[in-house]
Amino acid sequence: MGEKSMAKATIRDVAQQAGVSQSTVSRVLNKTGYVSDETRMRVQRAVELLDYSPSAIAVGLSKSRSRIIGVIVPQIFASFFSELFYIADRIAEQYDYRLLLCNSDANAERERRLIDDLLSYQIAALFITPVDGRDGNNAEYLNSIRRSGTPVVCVDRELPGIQCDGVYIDNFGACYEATREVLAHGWRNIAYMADPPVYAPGRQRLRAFEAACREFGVVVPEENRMLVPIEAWEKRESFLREIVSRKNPPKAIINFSKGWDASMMRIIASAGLRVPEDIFLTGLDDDGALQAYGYYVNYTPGTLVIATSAANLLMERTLCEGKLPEPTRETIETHLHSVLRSGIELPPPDVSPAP
Amino acid sequence: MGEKSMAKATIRDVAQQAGVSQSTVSRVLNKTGYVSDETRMRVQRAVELLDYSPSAIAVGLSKSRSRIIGVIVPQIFASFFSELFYIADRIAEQYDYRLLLCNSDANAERERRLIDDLLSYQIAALFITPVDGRDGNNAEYLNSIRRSGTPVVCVDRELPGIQCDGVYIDNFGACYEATREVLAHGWRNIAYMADPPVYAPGRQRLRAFEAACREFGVVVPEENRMLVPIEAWEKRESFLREIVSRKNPPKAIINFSKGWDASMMRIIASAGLRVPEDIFLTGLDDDGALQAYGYYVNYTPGTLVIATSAANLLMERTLCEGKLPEPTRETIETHLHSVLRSGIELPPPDVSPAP
DNA sequence: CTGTTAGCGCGTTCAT
DNA sequence: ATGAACGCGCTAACAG
Repeated sequence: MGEKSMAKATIRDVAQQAGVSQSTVSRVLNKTGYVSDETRMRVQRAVELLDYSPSAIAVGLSKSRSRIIGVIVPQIFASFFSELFYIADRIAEQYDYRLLLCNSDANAERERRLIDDLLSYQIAALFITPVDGRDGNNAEYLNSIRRSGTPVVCVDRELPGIQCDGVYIDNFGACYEATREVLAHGWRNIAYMADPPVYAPGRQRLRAFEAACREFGVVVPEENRMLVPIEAWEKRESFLREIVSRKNPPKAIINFSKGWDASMMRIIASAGLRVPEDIFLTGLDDDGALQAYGYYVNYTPGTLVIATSAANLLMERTLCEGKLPEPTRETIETHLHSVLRSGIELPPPDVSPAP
Repeated sequence: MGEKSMAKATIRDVAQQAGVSQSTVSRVLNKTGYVSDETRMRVQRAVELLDYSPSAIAVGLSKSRSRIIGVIVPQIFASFFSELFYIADRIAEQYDYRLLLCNSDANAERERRLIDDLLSYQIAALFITPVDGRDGNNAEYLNSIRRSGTPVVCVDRELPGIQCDGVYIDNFGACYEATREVLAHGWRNIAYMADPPVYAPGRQRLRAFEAACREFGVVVPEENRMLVPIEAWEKRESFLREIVSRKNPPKAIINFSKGWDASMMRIIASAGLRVPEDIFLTGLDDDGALQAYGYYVNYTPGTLVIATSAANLLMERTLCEGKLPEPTRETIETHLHSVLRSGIELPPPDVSPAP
């Protein structure tokens, strides 16, 4: 390509080169309005000659809408979110949209600032796994954004009072099934780890856990429970260290704190215990490496399904051009997905001390 | 806040509200030029009253530079890249920059398109783990971008002929040390998996592997080697399935294909073999879950170090305002980092069949 | 079918 | 110290 070290060509240069007006160039580029075949040719040749490509930022300003979709997740390095992002990117790309990614660090106030910032980019839509912590949430703010015409699609975490499109998983079903599985095997000396029941997901999970326990007539004592939010990893760690160092450690751990399984494995291993021979684990994470070790996963059908569903909804709304339909709410079914290393033997049932 | 459902306030609204001109408002907002204390106050109050925040996109157009940094990685879901991104984001954020993330899928042509697209956003800088595959690379293009004034910082993969800032790891050192570790233990029936030696990293790794082998007088036969690029996961899988199903499978696998370890674990496990009791693994990945299973890692000091270093360099260049210094090249030292599950016994040495 | 004109929201001279 | 005017690059409404 005969590129000189000149500055980037603008639409004006193209117009000049082709001997037409800017609007004509704009017309052929955007395929809007009628243009004679001959002029079209001339313009196209000028475009190639000058290696012209429009300034996304100028287009954005002019149309008061960019082709950027804002994405906010708690932390991108959690595998669920990075996979979610990847899939969303692949889909958005087909429509020529780009994703501007931010980490909220599970902090509502921070999230709020990020939203504001994204808005200043005239984003075409907002794709978010909203924070719902002790410092509140931005449900109302998100609602107002949607009302003002910017599509908002929530994933994985349903805020109370939210009135935006959303794709969620069946927390109750997943946790209920997982707990039953453990109890049905006969284990009684078990531990439970999860988010606190102050917000929707934690509440649903705890309800599910207790429902299953009740069904089996089992009571898990306080010292075998740890209900802390995601951020409190230190508490989780020390709790886990404590229980695995007991003379009679739990035979099974039910863990509904997402993104924490890998660390658990490490801690358990460093205590000289094996999974699942010494301690059986069950949870919501969907990690390939964990699966290799007889780990029960019931987040199936997994990230791919929820991500695809959410991303498609996102694009649907993004392409809506103003008239947003009523908010949709989809819940992805979950199914117990057990993976067991072949040849491994599950530890025998036990009897828990009466509470 | 007394928000009405009015459209977003512009700088003009603020000016009107404060009874001054737009330029004055601009001055107080950007702290540029003199403004009397009194006018400043009035403007600030108007800003708060109207809940004004500048349009990032308009600022970008007007200054011909946005506060967006383009980021291109092969695939964000590989843990190395998602951690890298997270850290870069945390640092960039301190300077009020946002990251626009793209996945190149290890495809050079695709990467080229992504670069073009990012450029159309007038990005302040480009942060990239460039592709270097059989379909070529964009070294020259990246160089030209840097020359034209946009900072380019490469991470983890050094392109031949690249003349941009870069932060890389010591591939030779890491692989040499890992191979020696295995051979020193006495294993001889071993397998080797890595990228093909057609590009720099693959070449360095193979050289390191062979240097160590030579040192121990060991020759690894063809049927125990699989040198294919990252994308060729099918070949890798079938190769692995084949070797683990042999009557006499390798005692150790040296794997220098990044991001593939977790899958390996799964395949090996599904063949009824255990790690490391039956097969010992060593590689470059830094995965917490893997570490729990007696897995040797020598990518230490790990993602955090390389990411921090790279991100700081990135911001330094981003804030350069035009005059870019000569390209810098930094290589992060690597150290063998072995993690072994306590109480586990390594498989005994063996003697490989003479080639 | 095509050119002219007027913004989009803001930074930046250049006067005053 | 402040305002008027122009331009960033492009789209859209209005004429012809």
